[in-house]
Amino acid sequence: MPKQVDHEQRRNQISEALWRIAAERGLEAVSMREVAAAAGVSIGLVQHYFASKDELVVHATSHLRRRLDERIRRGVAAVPEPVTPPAALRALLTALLPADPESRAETLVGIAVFIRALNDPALADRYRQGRAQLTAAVADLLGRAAPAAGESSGEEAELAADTLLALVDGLASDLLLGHLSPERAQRILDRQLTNALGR
Amino acid sequence: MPKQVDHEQRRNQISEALWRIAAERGLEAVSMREVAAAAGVSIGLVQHYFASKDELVVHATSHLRRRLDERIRRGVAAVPEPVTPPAALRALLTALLPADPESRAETLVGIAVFIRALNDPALADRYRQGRAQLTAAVADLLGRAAPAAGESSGEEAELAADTLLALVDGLASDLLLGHLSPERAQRILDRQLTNALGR
DNA sequence: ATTTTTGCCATACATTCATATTGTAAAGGA
DNA sequence: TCCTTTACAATATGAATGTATGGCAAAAAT
Repeated sequence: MPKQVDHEQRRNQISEALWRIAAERGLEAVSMREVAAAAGVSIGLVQHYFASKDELVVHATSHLRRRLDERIRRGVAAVPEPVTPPAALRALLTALLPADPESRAETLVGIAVFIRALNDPALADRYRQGRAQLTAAVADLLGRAAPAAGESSGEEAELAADTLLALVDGLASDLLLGHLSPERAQRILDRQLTNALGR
Repeated sequence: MPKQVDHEQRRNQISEALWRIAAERGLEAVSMREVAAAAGVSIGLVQHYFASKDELVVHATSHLRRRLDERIRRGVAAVPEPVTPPAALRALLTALLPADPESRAETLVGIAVFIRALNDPALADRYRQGRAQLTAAVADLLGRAAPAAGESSGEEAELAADTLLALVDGLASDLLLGHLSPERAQRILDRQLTNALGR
């Protein structure tokens, strides 16, 4: 056989070309041809690695999610010692806000995919799963930050986690739209955080 | 001339057909043909009332925004006497959450349009404008609910308004996705509200 | 050395798209 | 009565779409 190629790497490369198009001109502008052109390959190659456009979109979303996980991990890892739960929590949530052009593009594509998920039960399932995962992580950090006061503090932490994540979602939209500046969004988040951490 | 037709009504009727498609299968599935079929009219008729697809989409979004305003007005009007600022505020924000299938569809289309706005400066402008309008309304209600404490309480109210609206945005997404139940979303909103109203 | 398999390309195909064009019947004004 | 205007329909046009097909060169397997 020729060249001996890393399939997953090729797929990632094509998926990232899809993002570029989706970020610049929306998911609607995504076509096999456009993706191939953006990736600098032939349309036949794209077909070779993805049997259908649907398969391509599915892979691109999975890849997107992996990238988000990385971003979060990097953000948390960048917290200076000692890594207290509140600091880690702040880093996690901040990583969800689109700051640089790259994360902005990723968030943008994420929302576009979210819409598609709303009309695609399988995609929606994966989305909910990832969301629940995030909620659990945030709730865990909250629990460790503000040690169990009251009776059902787990219940409490989950509620606070859903609140924070919903807020971050909304902030992300406002950032993309340009309604809020990054500084203002961060300020809102920080304020809510100190609030959630029981003063 | 024939029939003597109310143009605006016809346009609304066509726009609503567009919503149905966008809500069921995404904005990508929206085509002149599909819209015409969904509205039960000929494609020529659609062309008669909208010179281009773009014009149709623009009108559909304006119409959508009008409907949202109505929903808010109805929600606030339904508040039992006496209409205190906190009660009005709660009604306003609650009206932004997708509850019934109709508002769910409208919210869904709203998000789809939001995405398009991110790649369409003119649309984005209109979006930001509407958003600022909402912020102002919320900030005003906040100001009247918790009378001017501290120095720059206007600044304060704006920050709280942006917080609340971002939260509601995120809650709406979670509702559409099915991550949160309507009751839970309302509970989160109420909690944040009592919090914002100075305790 | 021959045969398979693999990576990739070029092109073809049928469909769908937004839009342009042309036609027609109904209803007003003259 | 005639003539213009309006509401709407039918069909045409050319571009863009997803996918199928056939081929070809390179490398592994035999």
